[in-house]
Amino acid sequence: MASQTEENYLKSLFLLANSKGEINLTDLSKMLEISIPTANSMVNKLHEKGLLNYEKYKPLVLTAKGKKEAALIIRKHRLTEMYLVEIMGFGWEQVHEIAEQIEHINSNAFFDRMDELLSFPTIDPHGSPIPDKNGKISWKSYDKLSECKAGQTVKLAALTHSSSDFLKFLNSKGLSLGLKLKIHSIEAFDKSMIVSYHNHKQEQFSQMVSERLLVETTNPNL
Amino acid sequence: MASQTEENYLKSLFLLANSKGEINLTDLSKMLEISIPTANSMVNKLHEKGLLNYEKYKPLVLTAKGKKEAALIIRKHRLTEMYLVEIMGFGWEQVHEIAEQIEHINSNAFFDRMDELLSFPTIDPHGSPIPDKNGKISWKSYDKLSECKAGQTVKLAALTHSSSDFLKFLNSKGLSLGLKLKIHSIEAFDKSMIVSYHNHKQEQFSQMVSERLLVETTNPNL
DNA sequence: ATAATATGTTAGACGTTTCTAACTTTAATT
DNA sequence: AATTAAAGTTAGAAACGTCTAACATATTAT
Repeated sequence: MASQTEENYLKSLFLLANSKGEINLTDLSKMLEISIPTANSMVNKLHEKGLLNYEKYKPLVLTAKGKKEAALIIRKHRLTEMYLVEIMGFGWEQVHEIAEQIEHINSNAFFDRMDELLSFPTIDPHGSPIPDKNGKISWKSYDKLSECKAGQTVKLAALTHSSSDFLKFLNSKGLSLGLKLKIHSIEAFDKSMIVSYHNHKQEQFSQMVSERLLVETTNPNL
Repeated sequence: MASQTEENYLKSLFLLANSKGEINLTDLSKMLEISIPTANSMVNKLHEKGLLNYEKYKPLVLTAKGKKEAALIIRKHRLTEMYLVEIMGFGWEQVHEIAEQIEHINSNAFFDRMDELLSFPTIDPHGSPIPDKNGKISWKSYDKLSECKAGQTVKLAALTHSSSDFLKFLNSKGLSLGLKLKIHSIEAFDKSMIVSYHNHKQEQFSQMVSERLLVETTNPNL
């Protein structure tokens, strides 16, 4: 059994590996808000436990075992977020802090029941995939809205960042997953986009925003 | 903020105080399954924090502040148990271990939402009172079934012990809270009772069982 | 290629929570 | 009342997760 602390390290290592190429101690210590020596000593511990491949001064790479453990914690986190939104009625901007704690609960029955009550969801409220019980993730490849062209109509599918502030901003713009967005024009200078959707005839999204929105482009062959 | 460990000590102290007169270190260490010196050092810590009145070799008594903190943890535990049974569909014998972990979650919103979804329950699945948000408990006085007389009809209202084994036993006998029990006879020698209820025409409860069942006696003046 | 900068490691310490062993105080028994 | 037994205390140690300070290695830039 990994301690709660170890679980947080594994989770961070997993998430970092999926958003950057190579992970180093500095990244890890920043993500966990701990000092570099503390990260270093835990990295040695995870290495001894067979959860992490590690050599001095080399990048950090989870072993298959470490990846699986990490994915199962992320599974609990994302299932919890979905449960909090879908069953308990929380907003998507409220659930991270609670899920951050509940992910460490040790009870298969508890998470299995959530899964069942949610009809076995595959994504969380922010569009991130929920690993299955074996720790496998089925990655979908979305495009960043910022990389789409004027004239396209796309569906908002996921977010690259889910800070509470960003989510509140999206709420204020009436945005939610599944919405169809039509891109009217893109300003060449700052890449800002004029977009319409649902009850919003004309909204301007800065590049800061459009980079954080992941969309599905309707298959043009259909 | 009390640590998770401190919370467990407070909870045990509170529960012991409500089932025994004076609490000593030995009781506490047994309940928490820790050594006496460990209990001793935590007791000193709680005393320094103003949560416990304590003098060497004297009984352990929670301060008002300690009592309130303890009651609020018990509130979270019992709300969780009720939530797990009523909303998630767990059996009353399954919920203790999960609630034991969830009671340490730090999120008023989370427990407030549970409370709301349960329509502000006052008892948990085992009939124990749920402290209110100020840590106040409204005690109801029930009678032990073992102290009732032959011929009485009573309503099963709560349990004095909620071990998983006892709860499974009650399940096997088709017993649940709210059931009306009719006491047919009591064997003088071993105090065993012959009782009928719902689909059960004749069940024999040993004293071991009848002592653990709390009942409401219908007011004979009505 | 050397110096400057960034990154990583080691050593030593501290607070928590736990333990066992040795000792003291209080309570119970005879 | 004296002895025995039960309960409580103190001292010292260990694991965990954290820190800062000092030092070592790699990387980057001039």
